[in-house]
Amino acid sequence: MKNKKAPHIAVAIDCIVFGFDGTDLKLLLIQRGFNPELHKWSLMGGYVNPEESVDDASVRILHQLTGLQGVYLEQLHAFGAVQRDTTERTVSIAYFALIDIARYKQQLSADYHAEWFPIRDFPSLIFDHNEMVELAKKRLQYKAALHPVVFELLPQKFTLPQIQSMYDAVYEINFDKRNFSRKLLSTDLLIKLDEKDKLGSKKGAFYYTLNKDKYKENLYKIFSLIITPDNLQFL
Amino acid sequence: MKNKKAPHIAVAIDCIVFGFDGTDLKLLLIQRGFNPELHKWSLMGGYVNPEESVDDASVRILHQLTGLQGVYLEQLHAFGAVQRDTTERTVSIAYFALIDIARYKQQLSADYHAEWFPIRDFPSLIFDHNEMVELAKKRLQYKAALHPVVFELLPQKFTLPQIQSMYDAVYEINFDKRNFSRKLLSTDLLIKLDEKDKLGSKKGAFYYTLNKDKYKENLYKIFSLIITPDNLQFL
DNA sequence: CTATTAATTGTAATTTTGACATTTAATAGA
DNA sequence: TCTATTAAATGTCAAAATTACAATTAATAG
Repeated sequence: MKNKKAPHIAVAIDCIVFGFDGTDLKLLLIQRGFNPELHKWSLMGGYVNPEESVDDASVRILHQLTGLQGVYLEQLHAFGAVQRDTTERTVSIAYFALIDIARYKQQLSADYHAEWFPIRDFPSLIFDHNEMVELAKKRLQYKAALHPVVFELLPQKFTLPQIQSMYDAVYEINFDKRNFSRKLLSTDLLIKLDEKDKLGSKKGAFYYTLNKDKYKENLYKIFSLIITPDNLQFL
Repeated sequence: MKNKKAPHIAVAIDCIVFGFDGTDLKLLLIQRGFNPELHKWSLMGGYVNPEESVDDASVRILHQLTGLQGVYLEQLHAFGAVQRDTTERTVSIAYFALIDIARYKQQLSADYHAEWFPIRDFPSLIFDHNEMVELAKKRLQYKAALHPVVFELLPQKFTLPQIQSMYDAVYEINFDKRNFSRKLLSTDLLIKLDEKDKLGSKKGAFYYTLNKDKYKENLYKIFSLIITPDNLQFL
């Protein structure tokens, strides 16, 4: 009952930062500079202060530990096992961020000891952070199946091969490029530009941008873009 | 940084309990027996103890305040605004439960002052509980679009009209019964029984049960059962 | 000018959807 | 016993979407 005296518990934030570099999906990690677990890899974490909201704390902590600002950030899940933190009983509220790696290369200065790791090959993490990353991956797959949220991983201008690489990376499969592009273009969410990206190939691939006007009204068209029996894990 | 001294905050649980009675979707609420907000309606809530996990706390609190045990319970979201609780700064982790009202009528004894309200017409709630219910409704719609989780709302034996009433209630629309049943049956998730429910009509409607064997392997077939542009709100 | 590489575009059979009406099973009352 | 009533169950067809495939095009490098 809430009229009894409230026990107080440490409340922390942990941030899972996903990044895409045009080819691979990556995970941002930092090496701990203090005990316990000194020098081990971990997510960006910190405590929630009494005078700030949990959402504000996530923004502050991500910024303090990486320099990142203005990125897409969404609450994932509260992790509340009693022994999850060896220091003291701590409830951690995990957030995940989605960023275009190239765009935030400046912000992510060398002052911070944050490093990108391939999502398919990163070091073992402290506490229950591995579990957090696993859940975040699933949530991303889940959410992307119904929502064009993964465009947060792309630059403003992107090519069809890049989008497909992104979806391939998120779902860890290879979509048929003919069917994929047909379906994606049928959403009317993309605007084709005259410009081409000539870095990836001799022929070059046309740039596209998100059609902000149609973004909201056609959100639903992204539905079922991805869902197939074999590639979607469940929460 | 986590090596600083951790501030401690009250951590609470709030439970949104959805129930289905064969016709309508309902919400379980209790009337507060203490100040502040005495006699006002609220979700089932309580504090997380230092020696119990957050998940365990949600189970305990739901049981203590309603008598309900063994029901489907899933974490929804952590609510962390500074002023959300007028008593003191409290982070609340909301959970939602899905139950078949008839099945738990016994457990939900009169000892507890919990009452069912229609989801479309329930009293204004304390603190940010209205917001919690809104989010839970959306999450249920979202999740049900990809996952047969709403079967938790039905009894073991149910009729096609009952399932459709449930989906109609969850999405607040009326599906075409011919297309709905065709699609649902195509999933192979249901087993038709010989028995009929004669309460609802003269003709009676055949009972079905969930095919537990196919449940996991055919989970994906429930996909896109529901999704249409006009009935899905976004998180 | 030609070979190479990757982007772009195409097609046909199959399946699924969406919109719509009729038939069937059981009971209650004449 | 027959008939009216009520709600469940089932059927159809055109349109759209999906799937599984391969051929063409644009640009560069040698």
